[in-house]
Amino acid sequence: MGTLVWFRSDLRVEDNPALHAASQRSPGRVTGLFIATPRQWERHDWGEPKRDFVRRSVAALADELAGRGITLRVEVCPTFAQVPETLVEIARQTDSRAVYFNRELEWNERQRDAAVVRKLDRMEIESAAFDDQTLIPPGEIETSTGKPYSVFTPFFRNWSRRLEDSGLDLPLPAPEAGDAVEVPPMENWPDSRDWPAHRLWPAGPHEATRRLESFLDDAARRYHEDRDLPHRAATSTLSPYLAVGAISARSVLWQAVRANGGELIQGQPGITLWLRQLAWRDFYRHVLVGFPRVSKYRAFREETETIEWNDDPEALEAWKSGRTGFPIVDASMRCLAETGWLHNRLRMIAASFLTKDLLLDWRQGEEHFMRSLVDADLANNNGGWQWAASTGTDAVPYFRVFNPWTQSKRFDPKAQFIRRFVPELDELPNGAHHDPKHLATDRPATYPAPLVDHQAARRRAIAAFRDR
DNA sequence: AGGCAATTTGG
DNA sequence: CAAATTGCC
Repeated sequence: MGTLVWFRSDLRVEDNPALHAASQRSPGRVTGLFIATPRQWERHDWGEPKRDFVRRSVAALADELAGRGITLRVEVCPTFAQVPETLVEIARQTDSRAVYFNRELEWNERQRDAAVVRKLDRMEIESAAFDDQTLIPPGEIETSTGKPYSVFTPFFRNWSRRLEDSGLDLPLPAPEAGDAVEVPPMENWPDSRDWPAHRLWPAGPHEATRRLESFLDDAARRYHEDRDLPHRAATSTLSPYLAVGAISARSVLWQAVRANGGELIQGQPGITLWLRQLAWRDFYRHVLVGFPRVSKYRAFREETETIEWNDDPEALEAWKSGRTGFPIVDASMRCLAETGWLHNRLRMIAASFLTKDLLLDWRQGEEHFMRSLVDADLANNNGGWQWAASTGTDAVPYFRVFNPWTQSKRFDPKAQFIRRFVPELDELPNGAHHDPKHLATDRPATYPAPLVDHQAARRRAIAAFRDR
């Protein structure tokens, strides 16, 4: 009897637990399925970059599967509500008596999967769910009082000890090559036009592996020194690939540990620090499962729900379009719009500016990032925003307000990043891009004056948090 | 994964 | 008197 593998954010054949198990159970009788849910994606603020990247990643997956004799069916449901019915129908059409999938962790996704499993049970179709989203599944590590961690450092200690003690699992092999099948055209996909920046982000597992290997061969050795300098290519740029599951976190960990002489928390300082970022990814996923309110437009720190945010659509629009008059913020926001991606240091600066300097609700920033990022991922994006806004787990204390001028001077001293994305400031001398006094007297007419005075805005933000 | 300014330190 | 340290937001 056949087995249906339902792909979601695990768009790969290597190290895919559900696909691997299905291939063991039903050799030669596996069918793949991906269900596009355009109205659900809209509700989840998936923008064009993310939707385009998923479409191309699904196409790459279909090719990979076809070479292994597995057909990938692509279906469309408006929302998750129609998914159980569709799954049962496809299982019937493909003569599949079981549906295998890798768990997703977001609230709506978990509700959807529970409804799917109930429906499959009623129809006497077997189902099996596998852990794939994290290196240690949520719930498997907890504080000494049995609660999910809400502070990163103790989480990291436990997480790394667990991984070191258990040893790393070898990534699972892809199903063996079989008689190739034809790849059906994805004619029913909801969007057809290409996102303008799609060439910056080739989809598929080969590109993911290429980025990982080239990073580990080179930039990873300097990661601890260069990672905060956005004009250097110091980071892996793997985030979009991890978000859609074009590569698994296990494979990434495996290769990074190997490049680090087998060490997880010792060895080369660059790789070690980078491995810590994988722990942040697990941490925010554990938080999402342990504290579902964070994904329901609620703050982790409930006392911050009474903060009186500004209602200022014009300031929000200036921030989104990169016209705040703060060069580092504007360069960041234009980079995000043009490329679908932003260096993490710049995400922090842009987020601190929105929530503290403009005192705008972090949810407005979170939504804009989700809509703009090619790596859009609820757990990481929400975690990052609530960190910057001081509303989250292990967040920056409210009185720690980034000074955008200082951040700019420290991390883009020669304005190489700023000049690239704010060309009207290209001619300014070094130093001027971080100096409000200089900009006040010597600023091109086309570039806006600063939206706020940082010192005054800082005092206002601290007062708003203190007096909530 | 801060910033700021008062205070102390050290040449 | 500049640099490091401290206390506070």
